[in-house]
Amino acid sequence: MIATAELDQVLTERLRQGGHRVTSQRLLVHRAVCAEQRHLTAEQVLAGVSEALPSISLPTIYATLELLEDLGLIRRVSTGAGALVFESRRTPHAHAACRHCGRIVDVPAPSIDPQALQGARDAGFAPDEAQLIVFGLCEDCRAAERQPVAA
Amino acid sequence: MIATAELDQVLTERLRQGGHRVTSQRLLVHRAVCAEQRHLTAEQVLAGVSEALPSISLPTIYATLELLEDLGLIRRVSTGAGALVFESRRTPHAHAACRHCGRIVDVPAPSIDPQALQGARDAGFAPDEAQLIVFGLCEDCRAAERQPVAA
DNA sequence: ATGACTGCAAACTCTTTGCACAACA
DNA sequence: TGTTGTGCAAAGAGTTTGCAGTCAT
Repeated sequence: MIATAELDQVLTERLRQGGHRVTSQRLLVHRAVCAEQRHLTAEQVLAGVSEALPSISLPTIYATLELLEDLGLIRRVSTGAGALVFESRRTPHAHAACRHCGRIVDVPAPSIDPQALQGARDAGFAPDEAQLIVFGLCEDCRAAERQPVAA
Repeated sequence: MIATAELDQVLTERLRQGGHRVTSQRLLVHRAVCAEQRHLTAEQVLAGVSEALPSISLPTIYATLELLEDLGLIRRVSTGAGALVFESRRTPHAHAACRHCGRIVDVPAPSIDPQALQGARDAGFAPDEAQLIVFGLCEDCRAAERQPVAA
């Protein structure tokens, strides 16, 4: 866990570097995403930040998350089902996503496959990040499938 | 490229195994996705199939794509921007996605990282597939950024 | 014959956009 | 003071749902 003051300082620096303004909305959204170990949807970020800043709006959340992503501070993950989720850019890791309930968990992963990165370069891309998602059924959903309609 | 007759036969077999009915919509959607080397959105599949079956509808396309995915015949890819895309389940490969224009290209990739798979199992998941997406700017978008507003 | 599948229309969720006010620099 | 950023409302894209008629089995 990183101290709030430190988070704010990092963000302030990056914002100024890019010619962006430092606002309480940006500080709070950044804190909210980085404080959580989980992945948060935009709605969840809104809920978290609303406690401290009740007037904040969802479009601002989205705009801020996009900015933080551009600054390289957070990462966006899409499993293809349900809403996008956002997380702080910690150590590289993969995700496991449940096909049935959509649950997402972190999974330790060594690093990005160098062959895939090179392949992207060969295709003319300038890769700046990669995401690996493992799909399957989580424990709970497998149990539920074995005993359908427990009632 | 696989012959249409062979595609139809494989699908027919799988449908019967699962107690599903064999319909022309299903055969045509399957052919459309497998015939293309590209990734297709639901709209693009609709456009392709509409030539042969003008009455087919988008909800049927979605339902059919979901069924084909459940049968393990096709795969769904989500980059988090724009529509979902679908592709036939060919040899394992990764994708490169352009952050700016959303273009997706195939990238050869050896296999799924075994450590990530094991990590998913450790988390209680029963993994059945994985997808690796490399994000970055494609060649065209990099060129466009270097010469903004060519006019 | 009968139950699954389809097509239509509409609803729904998530995300983005346009514009007037507020607030950082 | 001059923009950039925010909040509101509304629109937009993509996907899903409900239902009546159709078709595979």
